[in-house]
Amino acid sequence: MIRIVLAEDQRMLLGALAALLDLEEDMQVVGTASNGEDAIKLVQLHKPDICIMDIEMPVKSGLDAAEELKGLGTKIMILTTFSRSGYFERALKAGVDGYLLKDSPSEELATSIRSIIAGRRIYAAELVDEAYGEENPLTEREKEVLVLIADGKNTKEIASQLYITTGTVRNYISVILDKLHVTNRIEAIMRFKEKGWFK
Amino acid sequence: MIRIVLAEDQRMLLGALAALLDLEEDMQVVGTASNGEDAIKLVQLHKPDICIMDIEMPVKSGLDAAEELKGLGTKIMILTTFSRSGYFERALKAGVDGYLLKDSPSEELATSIRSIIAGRRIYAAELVDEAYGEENPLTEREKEVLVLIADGKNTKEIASQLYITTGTVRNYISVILDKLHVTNRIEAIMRFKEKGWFK
DNA sequence: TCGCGAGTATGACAAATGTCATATATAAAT
DNA sequence: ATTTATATATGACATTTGTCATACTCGCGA
Repeated sequence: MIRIVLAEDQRMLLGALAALLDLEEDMQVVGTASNGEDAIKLVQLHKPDICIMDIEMPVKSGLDAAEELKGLGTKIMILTTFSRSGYFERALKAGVDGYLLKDSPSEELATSIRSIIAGRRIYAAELVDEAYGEENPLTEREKEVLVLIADGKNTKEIASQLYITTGTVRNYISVILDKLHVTNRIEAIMRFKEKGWFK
Repeated sequence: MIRIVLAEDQRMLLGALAALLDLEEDMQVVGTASNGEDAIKLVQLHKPDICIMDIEMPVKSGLDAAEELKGLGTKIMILTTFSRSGYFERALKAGVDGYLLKDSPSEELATSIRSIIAGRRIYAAELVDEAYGEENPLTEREKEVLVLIADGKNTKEIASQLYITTGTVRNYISVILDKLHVTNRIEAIMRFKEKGWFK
């Protein structure tokens, strides 16, 4: 019997997935969580065979949780909407055993789980292709600036928050626009988001 | 027996919900679609008791589909992530019989379906409160401009696309910022999105 | 230790953005 | 018929944003 812990912040999906997996006679959902923090506790408590996690969850993200749970016997599988390569790379580094997209047909879930339990690693094909495709070209400081821009802050606010001059901030932005091949702040935010480079 | 058509573009959720509902002895999923167009066809074909739809789907949105399906005997229930009041208001106008959030626990789904079949209307409580809370204060023209801004376009591009001068575009933006109580384009986009006023 | 590249920082300058006063058209209210 | 309100449109002006040349530091390899 494959013992499973599920972590997913969208309650409807959480419940529906639990129902779906419980239908399989070789599987049993032993715990469900709706944030990364609770997921960690449940895994430590129940020592399931596998933990299936979303990425974007409150309190602690699925990737954070995956990194913390590395080393325990429990296999980790990420189940998320995002085909952002940034997330996928980080998941690989965290040593997750599977990465499936919520766009995949539901039948694939049980199949993938069995494969992972059998020792294989399952990654959504769409991701493997584009994976190490593009590195985030921004430096730490530049990222810091872009995050503040995306937060709606203007140059002056950013400058005072980072204790640098407005000239410097504007220069960083200029470099950011250049590196991302765009021409204004709004496009920079769009591009950075679509690449999955935020956070 | 309650006959159900499901429409949801996220395959995993679509399959899981079907499994969940098929577990109820008084319910039967007679068709599933992953876009609004197919959902309409399935409803016309099967004449189910109720059709449960997501909003953001390819080809045709759930709200578009709901508007087209008005009048047929089939009850319509929206099941979506978005608690945006804009969506909710449009759904009410389309005469949907239920509006549930994906954040709600999965048990509520079957319960809500039975209530709707019994003739009641079920709306997520969170929404009813904030519903007619705020009207979108922008005029058509202003919305048009803001959509282009959110698309990353600059003043000159917007001006030439709308056949007005850059001065006019900048004035619209100034009015938009004022109406939304923000001070730059990026904040305007954020605010408009969080209110669910796009589209 | 010299040079090279990368990251950080600045200010001068040019271009884009935001503000404001103003004008016209149109529809509703008096 | 006249006032009032609203949407649309424009240009002058001030501020903010984006570009570019430049400078300093640090670590790395020659």
